[in-house]
Formats: sequence, structure tokens, C-alpha cells
Amino acid sequence: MRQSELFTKTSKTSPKDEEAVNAKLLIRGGFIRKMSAGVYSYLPLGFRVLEKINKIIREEMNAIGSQEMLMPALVAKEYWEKSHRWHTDIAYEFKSPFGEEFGLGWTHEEVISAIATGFISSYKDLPLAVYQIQTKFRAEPRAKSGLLRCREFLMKDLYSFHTDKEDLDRFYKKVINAYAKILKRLSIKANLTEASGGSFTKDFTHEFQVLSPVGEDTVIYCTACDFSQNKEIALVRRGYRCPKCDSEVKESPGIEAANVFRLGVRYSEPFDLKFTDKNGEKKLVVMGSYGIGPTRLMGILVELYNDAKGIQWPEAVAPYKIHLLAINKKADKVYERLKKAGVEVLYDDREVSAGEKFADSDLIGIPWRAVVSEKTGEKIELKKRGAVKSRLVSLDQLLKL
RNA sequence: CGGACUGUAGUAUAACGGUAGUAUACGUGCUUUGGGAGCACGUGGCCUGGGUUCAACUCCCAGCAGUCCGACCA
Repeated sequence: MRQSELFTKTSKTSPKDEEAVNAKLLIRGGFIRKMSAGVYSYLPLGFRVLEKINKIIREEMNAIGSQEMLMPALVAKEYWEKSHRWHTDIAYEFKSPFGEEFGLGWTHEEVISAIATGFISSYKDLPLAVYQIQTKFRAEPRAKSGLLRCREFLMKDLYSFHTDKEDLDRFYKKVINAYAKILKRLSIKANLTEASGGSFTKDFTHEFQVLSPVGEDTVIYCTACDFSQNKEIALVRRGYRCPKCDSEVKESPGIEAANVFRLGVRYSEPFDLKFTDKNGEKKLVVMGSYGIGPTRLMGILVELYNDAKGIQWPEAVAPYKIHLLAINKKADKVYERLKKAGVEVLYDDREVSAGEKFADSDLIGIPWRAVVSEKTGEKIELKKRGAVKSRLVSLDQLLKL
């Protein structure tokens, strides 16, 4: 991609209506644009990052045998009424011009349960798991922290169906492993944390919490083992000992990056989602639901990986792999070669000063910066974003990067 | 939803009860090219409604919008 043709431009100044680091840098770099509180557009660079995140999520979801689908955002009142979730605080609800009432989907247990009744009828149909990556709408009383708490955001939600609780538990663990893999591939370190079931279940649920000063939750975690609990359910407090290994526990704000729930029969019951077991007996399907938010992950990544000059994308999610800066015309050839070889390259071919290109490159945060100038001769100067030193490499070496 | 603060050009900011200034971005021309280059010319602005006043961008009230704190948080 030639930067001279890119839809967006960078900005030298931070927006005055944003405080969060993730929002400031993403807006300055031209990744996103705020439309109203908690509502953002994802511009070409930001969209590429999102797609990379989504791809990783898809791979791990497919690997545990769940199937991708897509449900509507527009969900009629009757679905919510069945589960007594019409008129919840968090829903955007409205009447159509014809008087029909709808809620914008803020979660999809109702919809998936209604669909599943048409396809699940025997124990032979189970277990089953489906997921979608879709826009969710939640009337947050207070949208905040850039991409971390939005009113409209992208969510990957997964729903699973089982004959009994044991089978659900097996799958529940698989999803936890899959989420751990996703976060690892994204270079996001997160604590698997026990939390309350909210309105869904009396069992503990689990969250992946990223320890960060900007988090909204409070996590109590052990300094020696993997014990981690959301403070809302924590029986231990700072200064006490870990219940698992008796080491010191600490407290930290956390950002909830993902969560997993055992739903049990909470939705299969109102939607009459049943299967026939081996003995010919009708039973309620046991369900689980699992969520991870790509747009929030993008915000987390920027909170985790930035410095005074801008973003430092991990390679797995960077919008491009190489940022090629043209200080003289010879860079054109390098660009053509990289493009031909299928390398993801953003080529700064703009007629602006070298200094501006360096500054923008740091802001945008592409992992590798390649410079072609009089100084570099036939070679290319290569530098990792965030590194102090650069080195001169040949075009062949750059292609093999 | 309660509290605090803030709304001036695309963006970021300044001043002022009496013709709104700067930076940046943008356009044109010339000169520039290793850390946000220079000169010249040009385009572009006071959130909305009401009140006070001879006169309101400025003061007052309301609304709307945004940020932060709190409450809330599948």
C-alpha cells in the first residue's frame, strides 16, 4: 500500500475529547475515528488490525470444532420476552415505523437457542458449538477508556450445546485453552480469573484478566501460583495468603479480555430446547456461552504496547509487517519487489520530509521500519520498532525477514 | 443515573462585553529531504436556544455534546 494513497492521515495533536492512551494513539495514527461516545469507525489501518485479530480467533475457534455463523443484530421483542430480558438496562430498544418492537442484540443466547430448536433433537446431534463475530450494542451508562468500554463493539460469541453438565465442563475447559492460545498469539498476558456468574449461574465463571492500571475490575492474584480471583467474589484480601499455595497475594486493576459461562438450562428451558436421550427420554440441552471482544483486544494491545512516540504493534496483529520509507527514489524498486513477493508493506512514498516519515512511522507502529536513502547506498536500513539500533541489510535479506 | 469540568477553523489552542489571533492541516508557487523543513500568498471558526445589555463568542439560564469521578457493568 502506498501511503500517498492511504485514506487516512496522521495527526500531530491528541484529540481533546479522549483521555485513554489507546484512543489517543489510535486516533492520531488514523486507525479509528470517534463518531460519538463509545462509538467508533474502524478505518483502513484499524480494520486491518481487527481482521488480523479476527483471523487468529477464527483459527482457534475452528480448531476446537466450533462452526462460524452470523446472527442478526435486530432481534424482535418476542425473543427477549421468553427469557425475561426485555427491558434490561443495557439494551437499545425501539419501535419500528410499523410499530414492531425490537432490541439491538447485546448478546445472543435467545437467538441461538431459538435457532437450535430446529436442529437439535437427539443426543446424536450433541455436542455442538457455533460462534459468530458480530457487532454488539449495549447502552452503557458511561462509555469510557477508548475501545475498552464501548456502546457498539465487535464481539466473538460462542455457544455450546451438551447432553449433560460433564460434557459441558469438558468443552468449557477446551474453550479456556483456546482463549489462552488466542491471547498468547496476540502477545497479551492475562490471568485466568474466577468470577461471579452474574445473572447466569451460581457457579463461578472465568475471565481472562489483563493486569493494567486502566482496568475497571479488581483482581486478587497470587505472586507464586496461578491463583486469581475477581475481587467481587474474593474471600482473600491483599496481605492475606494464597488459598492454594500460601504465598503472598496482590491486588491489581484488570481489563476483562474474555469470559466463559456455564449457562446450564437457563435458555434451553424458556426456548424448549430439548433432545431425546438413549432411553427415549426428553431432556433439556445444557448450554455454555463464551465471549471475547476483538475491538476491546485492539484497545488492550495499544495500552500494553506503546511508548512516547506511538504504538508498537506485535507482529501478529500489525496492519503491515514492514514500513518502507522512501528518502530517495530508489525505494520504488524495493517496494515493487516486496509487493511482488507478497510481503505486507506500507510504502511511505509521500513528498514530505524525512523527519515527518520517521515520526509517522513510530506513531503507526509497524514492527519493521525499512529506510532507503542516499546514506544506505544499495542496502536498506532495517530497524525494529522500539529498538535503538538499526542495521543495513540487502534486499534479499529483507525479503526473507 | 448523581457530581465535577469543558464546548472557538479539519485538528490543537489564545484573547476579549465593542471588526476573533496563533500553530498545524489544506490549496498555489519556489526552495528543501535522516527525526514532525523554509519563505510568500490563499481557503477556513466562536455547539443550540433563550435572557441581560446600546452591544454577547465573552455574563446568566436551559438544552445538547464530550471527558473525568462515582453508581452501574452480559
